[in-house]
Amino acid sequence: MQLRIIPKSAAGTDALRARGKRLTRPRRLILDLVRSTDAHPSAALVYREVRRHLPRVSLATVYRNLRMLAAEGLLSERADAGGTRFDGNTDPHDHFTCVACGRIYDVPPPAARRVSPRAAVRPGFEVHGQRIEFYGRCDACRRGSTRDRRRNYARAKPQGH
Amino acid sequence: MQLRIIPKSAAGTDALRARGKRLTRPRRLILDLVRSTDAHPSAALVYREVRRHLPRVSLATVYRNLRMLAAEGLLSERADAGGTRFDGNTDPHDHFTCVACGRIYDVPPPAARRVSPRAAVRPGFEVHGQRIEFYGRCDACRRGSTRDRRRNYARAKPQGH
DNA sequence: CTAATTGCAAATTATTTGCAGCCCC
DNA sequence: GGGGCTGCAAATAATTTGCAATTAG
Repeated sequence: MQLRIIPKSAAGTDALRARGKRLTRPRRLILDLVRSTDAHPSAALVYREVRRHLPRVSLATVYRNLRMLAAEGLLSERADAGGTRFDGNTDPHDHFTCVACGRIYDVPPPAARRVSPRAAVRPGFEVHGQRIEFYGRCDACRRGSTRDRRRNYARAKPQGH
Repeated sequence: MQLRIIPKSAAGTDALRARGKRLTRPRRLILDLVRSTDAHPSAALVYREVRRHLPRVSLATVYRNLRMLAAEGLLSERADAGGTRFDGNTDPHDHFTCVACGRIYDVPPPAARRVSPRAAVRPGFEVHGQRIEFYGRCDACRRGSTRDRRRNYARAKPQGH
């Protein structure tokens, strides 16, 4: 697995061009923003950030680009209570969702996993990949040292047991 | 109207009463329906089924009850592209999502997992539970022997890599 | 009885789409 | 220069809420 110190928008840019996609200002900015954070932002949050640099960009453009960039494999999407969140880290990795504040943290996958993807989930099933979802309380919430920041990312209910 | 005799509804019923919750007809039916299937139905699907027995029930009631039953731990919720789905199986288990048809299958957890919940996800983090999400093609789709049934449950995009 | 629950309709929130004009390659 | 992109506004889709009437215990 490679480290995530990617010169922001460089990588992927070519992949887009090859596909006949243009590299517009809003598009580049959206890609850079999502890639530069580990906060798994919602479309609305990306929108707010984008507008700090390009105030005329519309929410529709943000949605269109996020959707397209995910389809091209430059980002990934995560369905979450309260809306879709986007992840600039496309390497296989797991997540930890804090049931108190709703934040989602990345968790590097154990070295072992790649070697043993539980092969026969069910007979005849073809497993392309897997991901572990952990849930619990993050360090900050455990100490009660932080306020609920769910507002930033929409309420993130726990995803079940 | 006809009351099916459903053994499963017994459990949990008391838990509700203890909490001062009433056991209304719509409520009992909703609980039974979700518990009697492994299709991880959406609120809309539950609604359609409920109305086959109680035609006057409103969608709002279905939502209110699903939400409440999940909060009481009698069901669990799963955020999914296109909307929340509900799962009557509250035992720890994993899921397999077919990227072709969107169906979600239950996968029993390996015996080993309970013993080694990857403890230190991050320092200071308190892990309450975990769940593996597999994705790939199910047997039916692999053989091309079935049609896309996503209509039944809303489009279920893969959840990222 | 009487508080919890419901049906209905209207309100919110998340996301998508149609279209005329703009701007990358 | 021309087709992909964009902004805007209006359209959908998913979910929630206010409230008077209903009903379980």
